Amino acid sequence: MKDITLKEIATKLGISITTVSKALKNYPDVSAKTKQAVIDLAQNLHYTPNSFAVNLRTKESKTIGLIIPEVVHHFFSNVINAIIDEAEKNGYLVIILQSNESLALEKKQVELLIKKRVDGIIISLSNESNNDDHLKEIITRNIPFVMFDKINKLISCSKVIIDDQKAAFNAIQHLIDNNCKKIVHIRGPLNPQNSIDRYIGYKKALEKNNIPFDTKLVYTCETVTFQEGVDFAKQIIKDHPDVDGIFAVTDLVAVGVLSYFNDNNIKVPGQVAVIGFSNWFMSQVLTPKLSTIDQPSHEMGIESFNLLLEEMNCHKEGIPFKPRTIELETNIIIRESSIKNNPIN
Amino acid sequence: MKDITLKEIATKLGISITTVSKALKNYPDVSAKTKQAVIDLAQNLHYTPNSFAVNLRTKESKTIGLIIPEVVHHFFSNVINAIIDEAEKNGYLVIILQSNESLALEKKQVELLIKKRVDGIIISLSNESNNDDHLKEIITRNIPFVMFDKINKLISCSKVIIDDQKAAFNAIQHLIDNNCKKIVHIRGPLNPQNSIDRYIGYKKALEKNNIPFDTKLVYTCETVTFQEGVDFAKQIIKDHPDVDGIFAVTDLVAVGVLSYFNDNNIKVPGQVAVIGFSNWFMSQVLTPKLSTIDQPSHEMGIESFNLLLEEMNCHKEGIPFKPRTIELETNIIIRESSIKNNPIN
DNA sequence: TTGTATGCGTTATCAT
DNA sequence: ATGATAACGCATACAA
Repeated sequence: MKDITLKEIATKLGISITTVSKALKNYPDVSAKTKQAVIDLAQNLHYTPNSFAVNLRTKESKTIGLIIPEVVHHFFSNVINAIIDEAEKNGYLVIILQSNESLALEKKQVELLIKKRVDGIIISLSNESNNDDHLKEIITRNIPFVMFDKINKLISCSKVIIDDQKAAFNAIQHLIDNNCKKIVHIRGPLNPQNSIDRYIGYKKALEKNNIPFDTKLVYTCETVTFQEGVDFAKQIIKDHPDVDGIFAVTDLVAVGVLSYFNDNNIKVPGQVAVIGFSNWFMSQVLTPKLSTIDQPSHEMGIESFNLLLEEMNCHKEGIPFKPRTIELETNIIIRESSIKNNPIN
Repeated sequence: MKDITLKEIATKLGISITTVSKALKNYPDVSAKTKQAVIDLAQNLHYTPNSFAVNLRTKESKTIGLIIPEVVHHFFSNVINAIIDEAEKNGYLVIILQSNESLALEKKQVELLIKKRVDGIIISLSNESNNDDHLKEIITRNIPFVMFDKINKLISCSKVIIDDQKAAFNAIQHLIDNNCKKIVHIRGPLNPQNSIDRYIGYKKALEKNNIPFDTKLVYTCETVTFQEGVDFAKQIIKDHPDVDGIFAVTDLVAVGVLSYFNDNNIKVPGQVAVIGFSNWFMSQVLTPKLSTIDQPSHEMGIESFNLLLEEMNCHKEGIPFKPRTIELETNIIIRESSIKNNPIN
């Protein structure tokens, strides 16, 4: 099946390429019957504009790039879902790339997208990301750019975030309200802003309740995996047999903790209350059901794309765009794993 | 930051565009020093070929399209992960689109990818997909095309699948070996080949063991969701109080069943043994841990891309390509939910 | 209302 | 070894 071009249609109709082009784009300066003839023939021949040529002419690809740490992740896959759909509604396609939590890969992916000349880039940083060069490059090249969730405060671009400090504070306050006296925090890696903020929220809540902060009660994830949760659970019980509350940086790790405790007959919440972060789907089907913080992943995706879209539109029109930061609300979801005064325990 | 073109480099060096182009592509007929001068300047200026122009000239975009029912799905996100990485290794980027299990959307997504002129398409069909036109269109246009997991037998293209019949047969045989006499099958929707095959496997296993097949013991999913599992569990217990085994078409549904049983004090596996399909991550952290069939999602992604790559290469060279079907092995994963003679029950 | 001419940036053919 | 020229398919300023 040969590709149909404007030229073919023009030749077949005995008119110029220009007129065909104008007719198809519904320009006002084409006579009604010419327009109709062109449209009819184009339809007959299943004409499709050659997007490569259109890209070259218009200098836009109607494609955006999305870089996330990994697809197989409840939170990120939800964001992806939202971004893809929202982009499509607005005529954009999405190229997805993973950094696998590696800075080197993240840099490579940024480079690939720049070379690809996507119209805009949305990114959630990897845990290793402590170097700005590749991000600055995006700014320098004047490519519309949005960061979400795992952001870099120092880069001037639009951002979509939550108040991690406040959310973590609420989680800890909830544990304290449920009679937890010795609360361990399994924190995220040292670099990411959100794991820093959750850690600060933990400290602030202790302080507010006059509970002395103890660095020995803080464990730091490297891989942020289920297995790490299992391993930390074991270690924590060994180090602090009297621990009565655990706040994990994310549900996946909390699930590891729960799994170890279940397998070793340590009662949750009876002996130790547990709360996670992010509200992964599985949290609601575990035994006991895991308390957590709900993060509006879908909304985050939608807002991220729309911020990018706004910037892409300004970019096209040559209008200056002022980056904005959108902060979305979180909700604490109290289930079974954190309620000490629950009669069933 | 202005875009650097071949022309700029040529002008700055006082040579022709042609020579610059050749030098950068390491053609043999350029003098060593000219070549070096060009390469140096290009590097200095951060020259990047304009991919739009390259696409137009070469008629390929080094981009493939991937259509799946939904991203937020343990199996599919694993396949996506593999395809993205494998594609990148081979110099391809991936545009991802979701059909949301809707035939209409699936058709639209295929159309979008064709218009985008991707170099190839990988698809896993939606549950509604019973119409071939859009798939035939891909074949007609001679676009390299691979289907995986949820395929259409009637379309002649490369496929990557598992033996759903055999896997389901094994699951049922396992239940029977564990003293299940009255086994319910919660099957998938009527269209998809894999839900048909799992259903056939169920029937064959019963037959082999001289257990009469009873249509009343078959429940058919529409949405294939957690909630549907919950609802069916309730209905099943009401319809058949003496049910002692359940085989669900996929883990998500099995988890719904488990959740209902847990909440209503119906013992698994004591009263009812349960087995799922696909080995979702959460299955191993539930109480009781869910038995299931492991599907090689990662391998499936890799094989799918490589089949596509092979076809794309043939396509480029003008060599005819003969579609192949790759069948991957599955494993039955026996955990707690299906072992009736387990001493702890 | 229609058409001519030009350029987007690259690649490839064919002279020189 | 180097370069002039055309072509990929489309969009648009400008001329007729």
